[in-house]
Order: sequence, then C-alpha cells, then structure tokens
Amino acid sequence: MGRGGVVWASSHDSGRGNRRRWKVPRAEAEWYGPHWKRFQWRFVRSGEGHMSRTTIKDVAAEAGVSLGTASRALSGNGSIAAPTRERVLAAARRLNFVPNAQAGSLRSERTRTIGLLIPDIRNPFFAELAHVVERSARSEGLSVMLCSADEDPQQMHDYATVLRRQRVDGIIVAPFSTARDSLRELQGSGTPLVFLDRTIPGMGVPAVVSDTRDAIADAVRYLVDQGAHRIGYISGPSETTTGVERLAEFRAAAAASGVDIEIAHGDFQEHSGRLGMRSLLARGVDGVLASDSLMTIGAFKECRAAGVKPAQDLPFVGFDDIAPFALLQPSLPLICQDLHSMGAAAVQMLLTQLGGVTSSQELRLEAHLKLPSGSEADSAQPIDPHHHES
Amino acid sequence: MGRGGVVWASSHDSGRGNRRRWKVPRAEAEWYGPHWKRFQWRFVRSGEGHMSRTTIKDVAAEAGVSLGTASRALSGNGSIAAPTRERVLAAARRLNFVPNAQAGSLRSERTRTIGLLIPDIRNPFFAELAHVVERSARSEGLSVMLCSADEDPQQMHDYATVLRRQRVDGIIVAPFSTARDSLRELQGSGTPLVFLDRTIPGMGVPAVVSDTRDAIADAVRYLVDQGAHRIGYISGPSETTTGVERLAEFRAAAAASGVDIEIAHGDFQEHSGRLGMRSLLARGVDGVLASDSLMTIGAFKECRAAGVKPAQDLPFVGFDDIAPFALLQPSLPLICQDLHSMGAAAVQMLLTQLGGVTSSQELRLEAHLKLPSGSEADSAQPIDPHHHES
DNA sequence: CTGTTAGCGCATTCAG
DNA sequence: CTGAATGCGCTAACAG
Repeated sequence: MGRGGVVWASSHDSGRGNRRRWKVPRAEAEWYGPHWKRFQWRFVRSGEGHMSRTTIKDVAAEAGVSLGTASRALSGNGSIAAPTRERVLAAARRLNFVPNAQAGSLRSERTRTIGLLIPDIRNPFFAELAHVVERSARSEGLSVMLCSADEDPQQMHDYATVLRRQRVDGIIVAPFSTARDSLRELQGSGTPLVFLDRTIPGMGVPAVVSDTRDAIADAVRYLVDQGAHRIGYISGPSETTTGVERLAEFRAAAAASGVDIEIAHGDFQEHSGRLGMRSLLARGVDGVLASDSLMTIGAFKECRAAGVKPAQDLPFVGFDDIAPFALLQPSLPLICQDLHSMGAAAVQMLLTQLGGVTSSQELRLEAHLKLPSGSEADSAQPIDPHHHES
Repeated sequence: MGRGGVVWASSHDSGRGNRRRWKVPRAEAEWYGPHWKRFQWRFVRSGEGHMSRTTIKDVAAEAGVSLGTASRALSGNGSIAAPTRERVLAAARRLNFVPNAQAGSLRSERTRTIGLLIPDIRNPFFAELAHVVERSARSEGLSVMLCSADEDPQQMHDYATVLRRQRVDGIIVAPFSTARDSLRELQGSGTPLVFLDRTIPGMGVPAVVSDTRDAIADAVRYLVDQGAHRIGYISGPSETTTGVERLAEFRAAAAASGVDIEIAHGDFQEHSGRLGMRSLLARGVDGVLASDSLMTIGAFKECRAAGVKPAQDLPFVGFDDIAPFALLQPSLPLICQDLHSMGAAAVQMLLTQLGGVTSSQELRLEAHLKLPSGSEADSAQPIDPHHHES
C-alpha cells in the first residue's frame, strides 16, 4: 500500500519508462488550494502501480498505432478499422487506461457533465428528484454534479460559480427568485439552463414544473366534504413560483367552493410548518392544507403537540408523497407530484438545448390528490416484492 | 436570450476581437457523446454576452500585463506586487472571468474536487451524511461529486471509473465488499480513499465508522427490561461490515443477557425489513431490533400490517435517528449514530491523505441508544426556533 | 482509414 | 517582480 517514497509525479512513467525526462521541479510541495487553507500536496507513489498516469500515448505505443488513431478508437469518433480498434481497446484494457476527462474537455469544450442545483438534499422531495435526474442523466452518458444549496441564496450563487468553473455542459436548477442575478450570470455565460420544480418567469429559461391547480381544487373540495368551513393554508415563500402559484390556486379554489380561508405564510421548512399550524389552529380553522412536504411534517407535528389528531380530528391534506408519510397511520391525504417524469423531462430538455435548440418552453405535469386507500388500517395488503414502497 | 445565430465557437472572442483567427471547422456539428446517443452540439451565441469564453489571456490584456502575471495574481501563487494584483483582479471582475477548472487541473494535477460514493441518496441516512460531507468539503474549498450507486455494485464500479476519469483528488466511499475489485483499481490508480460508515478490512484504507457495540448492548438490555425473552434481530447483508459487525455485537449482547434470539437476514432495504419482521413474528419473538433505518421502516410497516403496534404491543428498537421517525407516535427507541462527526472526520481524513500522509487508521465513533423522552405524548414541548428538528 | 500536427486554457518554469 | 516560453493529455483538423 501507499508506503513507498514521497515522489513528485514527474510526467508519467507507467512502468515502461519512456517519455522525455523532466527536470525535477524546484519545490517539493505544491500548494493545495489558492486562498483556502494551504497544505502540502505530494504524490505518494506505490511502487509501480500508478496506472492512472497512463496516457493515451502509452496506449497508442502499446497498440502500435499513432496517438490520433488511439484517440479515435477510444472515443468512438471518426472512422477506424475494426481490427485496429480492437487492438487499441485491448491495449487500453491491458494498461488499465482511464482517459483524463480534463484534457478531453479542454479540447472538446464538452465535459459531459451537468450540474444539478437544489435547495437541500436532506429534503426527501429533492433527494428523490436528484435520484431521478441522476439516473436519467446517467442513461444519457452524463455525469451529474450535485450541489445542495442549503436553502441559502448565497450558497446557490457560490455553487453557480463552481459549476461555471467546472464548465459543466448545462445546469438543472430549482431556483429561488433571489438567485436571479446568479442565474443571469450563468445564462450570460452561455450555460444551458433548465428550471425544475420552480421557475423564474421572464428569464426565458425552459422549465419543468407541476401543475397543481386541479389537485389543489380537489383538495379544497375534499376538505369541504370533510366538513370544513374555514380552511387554513400554509403557504410557501413568495420567493418561489411554487409558493406564489399554489397560494393563488388555493385562493381560487376556495372562492369557487365558497369557504372561508386563513393563510399562514411559511418558507418550505419544517419549522414554518409548525408555526403555521399553530397560528391556524389559534385562528380556529377546521381544515388545513400544507403546500409542501417539509411544512406538512411540521404542521403534522404541531397538530399532535396541540393534542389534535391530524386527518382525524382535523381534516388535513399534505403535500408530496415522500417516503416518511407512509409511516403514518391513518395515512394522510396527499397532493402528489410526478417526480419521476419531472426529473426525466428536465434532463431531456437540457439535452435538447445541448443539441443547439433554444426554447423557453414550460412543461407542466399534472399533480393529483391521493386519498387514503382503505382509510383505517391498510393492513394485510400484499407486499410487492420489488418496488420500494414510497 | 439565446436567439441569434448558431455559431461555432471559434476560439474565443470575448467582444474585444483579438486572438489568432481560425479556420472554420469543416463540420458544423460535433458529436455529443461517443458511444451514447449522438446528437448535434452547437454553441448558441447570444449577441456579445458569451462571457464565459473569456480566458485569462483576455484578463491579462485588459490589465496590461502578461499571461503569467495574470495567472499568478489570480491563483495567489508566486509573488506579485500588490497594485499589479489589484489591477488584474479588477480586470477579471470587469470581464466576469471565471477560470477554466479543466485547464487548471490539467496542468496542476489537482482538481480540487472529491468524489462521494454512496449506496443510495434516497436513504435519509446517506442523504444526511452527504450533506455533512459536502458541507465540510466546501469549507475546505473542495467540490464534491456525489454518486449514488443505487445499491448496485455494478453501478458503483461505473462510478468509480467516472470519478477516476474526472481525476478527482480523492474519494470518500461507503462500500459494498463486492465492490472490492473496483476499489482496488481506484487504489491502484493512486487515488486517495477513505471509507465511511462501512469499511473493507485488509485494504489498508482509512475509515470512519460507528462503534455500535455498546449501543446494541444497551438496546438488548432495554428490550429485556421491556419483558422480552426471545429477541428478533433483522440483520444487514453480510457484504457489509456494518451488517456483519452489528450482528456479532447483537449475538454477544444477547448471550450476555441470556435471552433467546432469532435472526432474520436482510439487505438494508425497506422491503427486507418487512419480510424480516414477518418472519420474526411468525417465529414468536417478543422483542425486535432492526439494524438500519430502511429496514426499521419496513419492519415498522409490517408490524402494523400484522396488527401489532411496534414499541407498544411489541418492544422494538430501530436504527438511526432519521427525520421520518420524528413523525411516529409514540416515538421509537433508536440507536443513533453521530452522522455529523462521521462526515466531518471523513473529509479531514481525506485531506490528511491529500497532504501526503498515508495511514490506514480506523476511527470509530460511538453510537448510542436514544429512548423516547416522555414516553407517551411528547406534547407541548417548546419549539426551538432555529434548529431543524430531525 | 491512419499518421501528423496544432493547440484547448492555464500553471509553471526560466530569464531578465 | 514580471514576461516569455513550455507543455499537461487529449481531440480534431489535415494530409497522405
């Protein structure tokens, strides 16, 4: 194992000494990091086995072809005689060659990597979304750089710069409106963008969002059916389109149903769900709709803390069909988004842009209200052997 | 935006025409992707605003210094007169210059990026862990490439290659033992590695893991106190150290307590938690310990499906203090790991290796048993205004 | 089809 | 302290 001397990796010597010789660099240690904590950086070589320093030149030599030919064989571009390709591939395998993406990107101006910028990976909604995006991207041969902004616009801005520095081919982002400037910068730098879940109107960026209008109307009707006359709504922040739109949709639906409403303004965080529910309970509502998953959790907890059984004592509709909710009993009525389609569509949209087609299309995928199936005790239902129940 | 002609980005022309002129490339379109779906790739220029193509040369020109000087000013390496540096930085800002990480890495052999390879981002345990790692790395100026292997060794292998291709400076990984070969390859390529949560013995890779021995012993004692005589245990897969060790620890603890045991073998997935609980119930256990969060969820669901109230009718201890569990009432006794320290320590360990120090140290952080606080109804507890309750 | 050649943008020598 | 020159590993034009 990495015992063995501390050696500065001079060029590469993949075991079969070749390559021009190097003057030994003056300094023995480089700095790791510019204005960050600096520490020494040295390569620790373990005997011969430093295979990753193998270059395409080594492969070419091994296969007895020129560098260019090796490149074509490995990348699959350009025309190559089948036997030649095989020879090169064999050589590459023998040498355990893995191409240097940096070098390739530098030349080709493509990194085959996309960025995914989300508010918080700890939010199950975004974790699931990230998973789907990553999966879709992968199936297109793209790597994903996942950046979780911790619900902080500043951090989102920092990450935007990181992604720019990495020259990702494109970025999928669930934005705050307060991140508008950062995103404009990205846009100005020519990076293809796609908005996911949320959007910022007027930026001309294509988006994939949920259409919650009908689902919210259904939810309101459901609450009314449950006997609600005064429906409380825990809204998202006005910095997000989802916050604004869902609230408007709720107002419209309530007006249509002729019920009274009470609004509590939240921020898509669990804590604001608690506060919102507390406030609504104090205002004497007899039905509640929470407009995102984390606030649903908060509202739920607060309810119980107040001795009110949500969905039993108090008609209640939550948001997003995230895994945790499956633990609840009786299960909650939920507004469900089609996460899977959303993620996949976002990747496709980005791909379209990478293909040179610009658009500012907005794809709206319908959400729906999901009611508790058997109401009480959904027991004895068979376990489906392979699908993760979520 | 992005209307405007389709132009092949010939070199760069950041608005202030300079730079050698180029022969217009023969083909108008490049291929995006080698053996993947191929599609055309073109740069869509929007007027002048293609600022990201600004290079350090442009900055140098703008500041009236040479390329090398600009580089030193921007990277902070080498010596530079303060006024010169200021001039360069100002120019960079004016041009909205963002350095090309690819180019820098190619030269410096450092990407300032680390890989994080986890089994599944949808698992709240790993989502939280990823969040911590990402945060720690960020504070050290490192970007994280997050790869979620979907509990699939093949996929883990693919990602290992991706990370190698990207020449990440190091990798933090929660491995399967079946991924041993992939990891050996990584190791052989000289990539610094750190194991997190799980480890693979004998590879000489430093690791950060939980020490669950005492917590598991406490859990067994707790179950016995609750009246259990025949304790069921839902174990993780033998492909993971956590699966093996926890089982051994459980056996030892049970032997010490003199209770009977029943083992159900699972795979750290929710579904196996259900099956495991089903099997254990059939075997007449009167107390259950599940050895990871997802299986805890599964076991919990199965219990209820069988009409048994976990932690009420049946003494039950779950694993990991993940957010969903806070929704349960009465709350579950849980074995809690110190996620935060684990993630931070892993990053520090990787940093140490990047600094040239090799070690195969194993850091074990103690887990602990957390019992329900007020048992019944933890109501009316004050809301702490800023901490996300998890 | 294959070999040759010229840089991608930057960090890092070496002279001055 | 600064400018000039070199090449990281690879892709893509070009010529045979």
